[in-house]
Amino acid sequence: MSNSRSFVDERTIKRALAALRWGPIRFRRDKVIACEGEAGDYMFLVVSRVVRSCKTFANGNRNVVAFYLPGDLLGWSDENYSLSVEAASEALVLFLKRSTLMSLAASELSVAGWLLDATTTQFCRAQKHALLLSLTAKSRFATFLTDLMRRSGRANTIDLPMSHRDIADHLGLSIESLSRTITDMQRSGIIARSGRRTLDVENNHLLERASR
Amino acid sequence: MSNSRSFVDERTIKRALAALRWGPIRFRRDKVIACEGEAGDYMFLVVSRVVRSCKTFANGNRNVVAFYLPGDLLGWSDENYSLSVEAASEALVLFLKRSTLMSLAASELSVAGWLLDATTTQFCRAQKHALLLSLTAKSRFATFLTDLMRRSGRANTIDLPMSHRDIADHLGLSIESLSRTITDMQRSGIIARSGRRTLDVENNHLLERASR
DNA sequence: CGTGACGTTGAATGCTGTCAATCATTGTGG
DNA sequence: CCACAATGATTGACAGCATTCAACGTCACG
Repeated sequence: MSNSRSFVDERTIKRALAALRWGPIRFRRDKVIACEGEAGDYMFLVVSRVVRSCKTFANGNRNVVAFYLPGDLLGWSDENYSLSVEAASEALVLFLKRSTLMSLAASELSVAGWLLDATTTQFCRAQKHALLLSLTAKSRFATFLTDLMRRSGRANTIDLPMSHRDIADHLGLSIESLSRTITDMQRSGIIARSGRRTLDVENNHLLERASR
Repeated sequence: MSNSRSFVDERTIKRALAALRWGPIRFRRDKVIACEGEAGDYMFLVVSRVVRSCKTFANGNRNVVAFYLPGDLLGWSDENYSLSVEAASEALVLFLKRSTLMSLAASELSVAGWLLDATTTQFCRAQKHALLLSLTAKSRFATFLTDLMRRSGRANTIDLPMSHRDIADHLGLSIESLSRTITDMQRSGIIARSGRRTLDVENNHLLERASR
């Protein structure tokens, strides 16, 4: 889904990242990688599993703004000023010093292009997520599933790497509503549960119809 | 609210933009600037008033993903592949050919930095908008007001440049709910109407409290 | 085997949407 | 200049979807 701008050179980027990286560091589930309101000197490149960025409100409500899969870069300045970054499952994360990365971008065009690509992709993703939030519970979850399948490169089996709690907070639902939705889609023959955290898509066509 | 990266040079950018720009063109209210599903060869720089990007669903529902004020750049590749760009009020828009802009970014670091700034800002804005959508109607509108005041540089008087319809579709509410919310906040002494499309903030403290 | 975290299910409440009627404003044409 | 239509906004009644509260079931782990 990358925009593949002409001036993005993979090798140069990898070489550059190798120079300024710190880690990768392994985080246990629910461990905080960067706290809400922190300075934000670092950006994070997900290496394995899943990272979430979320906001917790005064009343205890939580909101998972986005999930980040391997290859995703996060921690854009004001982003992690207001959001906390946490491991949604066991996760490996690479730390990149922001200032170094930015000055590198100022001299290496390929790095600048890579950053632009990353922000653009995530901007579009955030907009789609906003669109998702005005759909029904069923449509939200169906869309979430298709998105996750596409991003993780799976075809029919989805190993949910995050908890129901996380998914519910991401889709703007209560865990009960999410649970009911899943049961409902199961009864409709759209999906089936094959493991504790594993879903099988039984009918791709129905799933697509449900996401509207 | 810009990130003011060191390599962003205003003069260079303005000079560069002057070379590749087309327009500015004036659009009447509700006129389509770029249609959903179009190729998207151009990006758009808002010069005056307001532009909206929105998605219309098969059932007739519409969703205003974002409003763009003067100085905002929009039309990031896959963004306007799925969204249409329209004038939310009388608007002046500058057209920038994407390919030219991108190759310019590949040679002019200041342009690349400017683009990165713009995407980052809008990415954060989109995330905040997603957060907004899981609040109550009152909180959504209160947040919208404070945001609009900050972005347009106003203190206590807000001249809503877009229709209630647009605002409702942006906040994920029906026009009726929006209307009720406004009346409610008026009765609470938070805001007052001074004109058909003008609101006065009577109590800033209450407004801030309402946005949670 | 008990404990705790997580998920499921049911009943009741509540916020928002829908439908419908009314009012206000703007614009149009005679 | 006024009557009229058209659009947009307001208000009320009612329905619906999701939340909340609560109880129960299930699984992992000590």
